[in-house]
Amino acid sequence: MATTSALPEIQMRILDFINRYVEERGMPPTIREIQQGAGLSSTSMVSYHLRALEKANLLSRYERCSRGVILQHTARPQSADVIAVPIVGQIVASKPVPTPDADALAAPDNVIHVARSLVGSTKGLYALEVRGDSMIDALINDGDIVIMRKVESPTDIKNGDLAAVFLLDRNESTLKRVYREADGRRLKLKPENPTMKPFYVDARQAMILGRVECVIRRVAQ
Amino acid sequence: MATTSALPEIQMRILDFINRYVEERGMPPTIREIQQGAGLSSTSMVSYHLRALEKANLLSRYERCSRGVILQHTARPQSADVIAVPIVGQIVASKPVPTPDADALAAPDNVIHVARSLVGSTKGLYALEVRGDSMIDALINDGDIVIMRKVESPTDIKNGDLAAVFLLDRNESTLKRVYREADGRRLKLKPENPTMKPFYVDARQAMILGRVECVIRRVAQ
DNA sequence: CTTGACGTAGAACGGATGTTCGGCTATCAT
DNA sequence: ATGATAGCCGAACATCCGTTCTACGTCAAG
Repeated sequence: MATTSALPEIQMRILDFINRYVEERGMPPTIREIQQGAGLSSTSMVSYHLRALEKANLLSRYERCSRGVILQHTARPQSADVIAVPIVGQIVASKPVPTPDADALAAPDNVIHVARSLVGSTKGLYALEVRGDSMIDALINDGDIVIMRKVESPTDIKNGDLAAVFLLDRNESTLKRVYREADGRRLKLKPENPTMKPFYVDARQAMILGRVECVIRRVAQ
Repeated sequence: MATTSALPEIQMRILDFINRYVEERGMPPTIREIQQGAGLSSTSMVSYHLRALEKANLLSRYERCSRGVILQHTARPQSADVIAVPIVGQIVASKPVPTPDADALAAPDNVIHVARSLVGSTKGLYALEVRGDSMIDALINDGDIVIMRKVESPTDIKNGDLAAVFLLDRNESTLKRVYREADGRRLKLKPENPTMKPFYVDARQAMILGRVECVIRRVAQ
């Protein structure tokens, strides 16, 4: 039967590694690269399993040929794509963090491209440019790009998420890790900088405006 | 000029041969196969023209890598704008920043995908994962991914570049902006955190190990 | 003519690479 | 027990391969 004999886990790994390698580098790997990448202990093991995989018709080989391992199926459903995230505004401490409205998303005159693998779903994604040094305590620099995901309801934010928070009483925006206290009346806001102490705010005085998914800093050159 | 200079006929043949070869065999040819297939008289000729083609941005090469000739338009058929950067190690303060050797690049079991628009050329790119809080003063957190570019010679680093520096006298690694003093004997190292003062080191006591191109922080979710 | 840039040849070097072989362990039917 | 089979490991080997170096030739600019 064709399908019954389960492929040994190690051979799965080999197949998977070759797949990834070809995808990423545009050419097949060498025996030794397979050895390392798939966690084999010696090249003879690779030879051994490659023979088995060839017999199982899962790949073909050019004998005595470097990088002569060709996968039988070139199919590669995983879409490693680029997402264009609109930069809808800037974060400054003194104003609420902008959230994207229809207009902003409709006319993204400025976008940042990120690999889909970095952010997963595109749903509700937008980006903000940080202005000023006010986010230093979140280890975010002037000029950094923060990739955010829209928060529809407060429950979208889980304990420990890094979120953009506007503090009504102080009239300032900040990026902090958010933890709900047990009584639900206070929020603990924890700076990213581990040398700084967390502090507490009244939950009604804090507006959570979005979750931070990713920070990207392009170093000036 | 970009478009005007006509490609020498021989380089056309090389390109054409590589195209056909990849099409038919599913992997790039070796230098010697190109030599025969495109009718070159020696391997050094192939080397020579390949260099020219690479400069013309018509193909890219993995150096010292068998069959390491990748046509630019074949390289990533679906995701031409995503680059897979191998994560070759970790930065810790107490050790020199790793630089990619052949082995590390050969086994990219761990990569980070970035949009090409973020980093420009792929040449010499590699990534490191930051371990520990030692890079806090460069506004880089535990777990951040730093995308680096290999430094072949110290002159690759220009004043103001953010670089990975290993301080021999203190036996520690750090990320700082590097400025050469006029007399060439000292380096000014400037932390990213604007609240911190720059300091000076003997140029001979500082090994520059790579330039930081980009910092990526995936916020835990 | 000289010079320098460009293209060409041939050969050699050092490292990478696929292959093979002897030996090892464990499982299992004989 | 015994042998067979499958899986595994390490080392060695002959070859392959990318690179580099020297030398030669051509041709246009100075």
